[in-house]
Order: sequence, then C-alpha cells, then structure tokens
Amino acid sequence: MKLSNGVEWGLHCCVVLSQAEEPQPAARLAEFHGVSPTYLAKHLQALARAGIVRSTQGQDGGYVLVKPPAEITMLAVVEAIDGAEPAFRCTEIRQRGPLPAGKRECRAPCPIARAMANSEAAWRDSLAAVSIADLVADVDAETGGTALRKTRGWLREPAAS
Amino acid sequence: MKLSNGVEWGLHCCVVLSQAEEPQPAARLAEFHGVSPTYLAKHLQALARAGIVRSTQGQDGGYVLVKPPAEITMLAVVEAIDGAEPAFRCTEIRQRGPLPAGKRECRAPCPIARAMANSEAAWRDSLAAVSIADLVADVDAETGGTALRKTRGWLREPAAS
DNA sequence: GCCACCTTACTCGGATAAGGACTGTCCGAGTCGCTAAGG
DNA sequence: CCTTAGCGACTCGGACAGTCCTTATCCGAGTAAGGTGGC
Repeated sequence: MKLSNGVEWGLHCCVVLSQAEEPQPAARLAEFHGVSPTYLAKHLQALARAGIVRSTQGQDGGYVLVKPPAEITMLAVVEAIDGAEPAFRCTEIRQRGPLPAGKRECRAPCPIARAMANSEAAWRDSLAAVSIADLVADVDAETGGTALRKTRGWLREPAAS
Repeated sequence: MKLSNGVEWGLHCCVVLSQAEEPQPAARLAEFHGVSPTYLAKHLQALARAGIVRSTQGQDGGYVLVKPPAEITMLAVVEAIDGAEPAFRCTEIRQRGPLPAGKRECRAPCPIARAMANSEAAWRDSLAAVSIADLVADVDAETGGTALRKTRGWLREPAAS
C-alpha cells in the first residue's frame, strides 16, 4: 500500500495557502516547496475539482482556499488527491470455487471485508479529526511563530526569480 | 491508495487453513477459492517468509498455520503480503525551497507526517484487534456452522480434479 | 517377512515477462491587467 | 481628465510520454511417499 506522493504536496500547499491573502500561482507554490511546478499543478487541479481551492486565471491569478482552514480536514485533501475509493476491495471470492457461498449470506459483506472496512473507517475518522488549522497551529507552536511569519513575508514579496 | 489484491486471498487462505488438520498445497487452496494457482503461491511464500504459515515439501506437502488462529492478527497477514512500510512517507519538503526549516525543529517529524502516522496507527490498531479466530467465529455465526463444516469436509476429500 | 534402496511424483521457491498506475511534462484555451488612443 | 478598445502576458486545464510497481507465469531444486529387490 503506497500513498501518492502528491498528498504531501497538497497538504503543505493548503498550509501555505492558509497564510496567503492573495492568490498564489502554482509555479510560486512549487518554488516555495522546491518541487516540480508542472506536476504540482496537476495535484492542485485535483484540489480544485474537489472544491478545496478555487483558481483564478489571468494576471495576478492563482489558487485560494475556498473555506476557512478550520473547515478543511486532512481527509478531504487526501481523498481529493488520492481518490476516495477504499483501499481494500472485496472480490467476493467466497462465491467462487467448488463451495460457493449461498445468496443468503452474501447479502451482507463477508467478515473479512467488514473488518477491513472498519479499519479504513478508523483511518478516515482519524484524518477527519485534523484540520488544516490544526496543522497550522502545530507549526506555529513548534517554531514559536517564526516559520509562519517568514512564510507570510515571503508570500507578500513579488516573484523574485 | 490501493491495497494489493493478494491480501484478500491471504486472509481467506488463513481462514481455510485454520479448518484443516493436514497440510494443504497451494494448488488446492487456489482451487478452493477459484483463483490463479501460481499467483496465489507467490503470496503464500510471503506468508511463509513472515512466519505465519509453514511449508512442507514433497508428497502430501503443503502449508500449515504455525500459530493458533487466535494468535494470528489481520495486521500480521496484511503486513506480510503488502509490506510493513507506512503508506505515507514524508519527503521533508519543508527543508527545501527558499525558506528551509531549521535543523532545530526538524529533529521531530513535521505535523503533517505526525498526523498521517497517527491515522495509520489507528488503522493498524484496528487490524491488530481482529484475529483469524474472530473471522472464523463470524463466518460460523453467519452461516450457522454449515459453511465451516462443508469446508472441513471438502478439505478431507482427496484432490478431485 | 523385514529392511534398504531407488524411482517417482509431488511440493515449494525464486527468477522471469506483461499490464497498469503513478510520475513527470508539454502546449493550447481563457482571462485579467496594463497601455494607449480617442472623446 | 475620463472612457474604452486593444494588446500582451500570465494563468489554469487537459492531453501526452517515461518509469516503477503490481500482476501473472514458468521452470528448476528439494523432499517425502510408495514400490521393488535383496537378505
């Protein structure tokens, strides 16, 4: 099981966007994080499709958070980029082979699928309990406010490179 | 995020093996589940490497559970087949770009990595709380004991095909 | 009748191709801001 | 001086290759059982 690398980028971008007052182009966010601009753009498109960010075109355009950071959960970002499909998909092999399970007991998912679904629900609940605002608060507490202040300053600067 | 398909096969095989008294060859387990024999063999090798099953070669050989079903957790099977590496791997992009985080705050993982690790821990805990014996009990309760009885009967039969 | 050996068939184990998904990239459509001309 | 049309540059969005991992398969090494010959 491997989570797409873009999830990390998307979460970091949401944290940075929460500190920006003006739209930030994808290229600028990529420069800030030192990652591929074109590939990051692809993931930002996914965030836009999910309604987490809104894009503005043209001069001084870019991406802005749609909702306040406290209302954006990590789960929303993860599902926007990685997809909302469950990691475990039951292929109903109990209905195959020489002893197929009857239709009676197959109205409910098999115990294995249920246990896997429960575990994934625990994972999702844990992700849904953390918002972008919580991440921002953690960063702020860890760095004593310096990191976010420097970030806000850098975002206000005109594009240097 | 997609979980390997072999996880489902491995769990079903463990349930079936818990009902068998004699070693069961990979081909027979594949026939029972109606899946590819060679590919299932690959996953059974992974279970053997993890110490969940033990293989016996030669005539009347096959796979047997090493430990009692109550001591085999779903987590062990999942990690044996899918790997124990975490799904989210922090690439430390906070140390890149024009505003790299200082060494001071990088001694601890960044808040994003911590939150993801917490969520994965919740997932693992949930999987570790369910054993093969629990799955067997669920199947037994659902089918009124018929499914397991039929399975045990089929396992005692000599290879038909 | 008992034992040792051999043959046989069966089993696993790792090494080997094919398909699909993630990674990474590019160029075109659309839009906003700026400029400059005209009233 | 104000308005308006045009231009230019910048932005996103979707379509296009490359690479890694999952899927699927095969054949060889090793082993236990069963048969056979000898004692």
